[in-house]
Amino acid sequence: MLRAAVPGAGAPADRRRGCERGRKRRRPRSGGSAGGGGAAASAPEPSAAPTLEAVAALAGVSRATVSRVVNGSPKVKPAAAEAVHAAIAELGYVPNRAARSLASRRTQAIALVVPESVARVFADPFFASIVQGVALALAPTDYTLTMLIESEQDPGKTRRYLAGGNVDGAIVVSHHTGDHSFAELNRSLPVVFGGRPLDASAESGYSVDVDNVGAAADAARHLIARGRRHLATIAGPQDMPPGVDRLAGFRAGAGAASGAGASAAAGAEDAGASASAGAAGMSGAAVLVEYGDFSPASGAAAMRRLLERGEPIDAVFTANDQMALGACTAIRDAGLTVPGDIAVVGFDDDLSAATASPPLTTVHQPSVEMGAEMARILVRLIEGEEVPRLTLLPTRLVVRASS
Amino acid sequence: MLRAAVPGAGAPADRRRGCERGRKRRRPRSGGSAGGGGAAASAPEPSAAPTLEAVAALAGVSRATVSRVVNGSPKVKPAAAEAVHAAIAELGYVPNRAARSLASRRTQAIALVVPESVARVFADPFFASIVQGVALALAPTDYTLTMLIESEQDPGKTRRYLAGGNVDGAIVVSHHTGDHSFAELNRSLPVVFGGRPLDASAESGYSVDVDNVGAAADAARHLIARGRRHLATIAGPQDMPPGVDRLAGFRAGAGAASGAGASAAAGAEDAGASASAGAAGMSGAAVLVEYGDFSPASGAAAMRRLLERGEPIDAVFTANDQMALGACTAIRDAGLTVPGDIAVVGFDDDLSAATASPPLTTVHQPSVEMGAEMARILVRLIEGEEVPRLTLLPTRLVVRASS
DNA sequence: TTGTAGGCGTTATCAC
DNA sequence: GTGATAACGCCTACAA
Repeated sequence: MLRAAVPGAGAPADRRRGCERGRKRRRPRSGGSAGGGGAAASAPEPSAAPTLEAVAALAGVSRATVSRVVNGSPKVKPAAAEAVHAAIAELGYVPNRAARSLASRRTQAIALVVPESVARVFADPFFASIVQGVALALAPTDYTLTMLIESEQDPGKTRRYLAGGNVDGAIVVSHHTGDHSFAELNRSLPVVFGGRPLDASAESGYSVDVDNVGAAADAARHLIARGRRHLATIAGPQDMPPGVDRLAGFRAGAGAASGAGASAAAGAEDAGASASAGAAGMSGAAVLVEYGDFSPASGAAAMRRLLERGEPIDAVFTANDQMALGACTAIRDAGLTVPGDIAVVGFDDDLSAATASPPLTTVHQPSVEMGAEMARILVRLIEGEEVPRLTLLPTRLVVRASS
Repeated sequence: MLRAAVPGAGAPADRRRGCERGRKRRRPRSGGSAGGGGAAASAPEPSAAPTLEAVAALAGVSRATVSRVVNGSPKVKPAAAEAVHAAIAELGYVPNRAARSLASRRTQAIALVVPESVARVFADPFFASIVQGVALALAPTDYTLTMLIESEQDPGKTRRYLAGGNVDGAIVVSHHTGDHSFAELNRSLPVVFGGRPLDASAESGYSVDVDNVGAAADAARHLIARGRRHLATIAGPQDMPPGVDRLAGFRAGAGAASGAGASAAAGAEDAGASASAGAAGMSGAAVLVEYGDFSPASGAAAMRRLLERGEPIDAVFTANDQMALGACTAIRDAGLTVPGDIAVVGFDDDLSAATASPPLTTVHQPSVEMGAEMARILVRLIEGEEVPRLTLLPTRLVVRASS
């Protein structure tokens, strides 16, 4: 008479034969301490979480039915469902994820992969926002978020983990770069990348990005609308999509706006010819270009190079805010003012943009939204829906005092 | 003769009887599409990850042995281990986490819990660093990091998840507050909190924090060493441990330093009497106190109130950097200079501190290290080790131009 | 040291 | 609709 309410309700009394899989409970797992008494133990045996079977017993139905109710199957008589729900509530039952995964071959887990190099960069706000967005979007779903830092020691570890069927899909954030070394994964697992892949080879997976080109063009138009005529830009590395796109967009915006609009500032420099760092200006009205590596120091250096060219400059667009900050410093060091002599527009709208002095006009990236969108897309992908290969999110020019 | 290399090597030919658990493969899971041919299918059946059994077959040993090797059991003959490793490598075997958890009753997963309110605050750099630290510390271990955002809609969800045995332990980060609403969890799961609990009730769990008191005292001593004699402070909310501790520490530091050192700036105001926002200074040499809520705006407002008191002030310590920024603004608005007229020292060393103008002298918190330490402590807790209830990490005063 | 076998908690396939 | 029951892939006491 021990074990009240354990066997399935109306279960046929004896089903032994061969396997005899009835509850037999092994459980003397926590080995150690011989002898019967027990002053030695430490943990008070957390009264083991109730299982689906316990719920079934209490509700007077079979495990199968409980499972159906838990998974929202439509084919369950209301009365039964009712009883099951009651039992679940009474017992505080919560399904065991491991068992569920094992049986269903789906983990309900999504991995967020980030290269260690990015993780080390102290608190990259852009990355933090992405994580936030992903987490927030996943919160209301049944998916769980597993953060994976790709170790540099053992690069294969992450790959193995992902390929090992431990998650249903993955989101890969490679800083602002086009590092899609995980592209291969795409064959064994749904993967969504943050940022446009550098090699636009069609089948390189799914990605979410902002419209860098359009945004940079907006920046150019804004400067021109503000009366600036001598545009310059501090571009990012040309082996990263954002670096390439923002430069191209800025040039396009400068060309189009000036053409359709006022007078000066003609078309952009020839793109091909200026693909190296030291590119000299070709015509007076061209957009002057220098390159940086997204760091404040590189921004300052690039600005100094621009000023040394001796050509007139009354506005500079930088590929990110950090370089804009450096540029501002260089401008002031040269005895000029922002935005009096030179207007400055950055990109990212990171934390320092608003509090910089002067507060920076910049292109705001919806980073949280990007994370959320990546999550949504991945979920749809996992559930077999059709989704676009590339999703572009809109940016917004935030006008502050620097322009 | 089909199925080469599937049955265990020297396995007794026929073990059927009763259960007959030999590989029978169910697997016609992906229902649908009748008919034999197949132009309808989409996914190419990812060639299912190899199982432990496959490894066993290839290595010519039993599953048990493979398991032992995988789990690093010492009792395995080198030769066997060798064979197993080779097989693992050849097959690219990676253990199935779900199955492992189910069988071993350990998930090898750690949850990082963060209240939605914190997650919404846009990219809190402090929080981001914590996550980073946790992730980096966990990377080399076999633990997986599961990010849990506590939904405000359904607060029970997270709790249920945690109590449901889906993780081996949890790390709770409640911003800088003393919100330990998860304290109860402590009974069913190892939990480590970030930040000192407000109620110092002994048994409230494990936590990692910085020495706010000592750090604030350092700040006071620094100011005094710099020749400042009229100290003021903008404290944080007194219902948050950091708010309380930084105020107490600053007072202590000011008192001790001035006592042992030079002349002016006597002991601190009476702590009890000044626990409300408008606390008026009591004696000329006391530390002037105003309160803010950690936002820049509140810092500016508090600074204005301090200035309006009409008492001499040549230095102000704020409970965080954001308020320091606000204070600087207020100081300049009053026609005074930083640090010329008033030196300013913040707390946190957040991203904006270094780039502020003037760059802010502030107390650096090892936030990444805090995250890492929390992770390490939790792992030790999970593995049954003895660990201190409270771990205090050292801070460091970063002297920049504002003081 | 190694193999055997039963069970971990769910899901899913079939009959009823 | 509902209930048996065989996996899911791995771990581990126990036997050898």
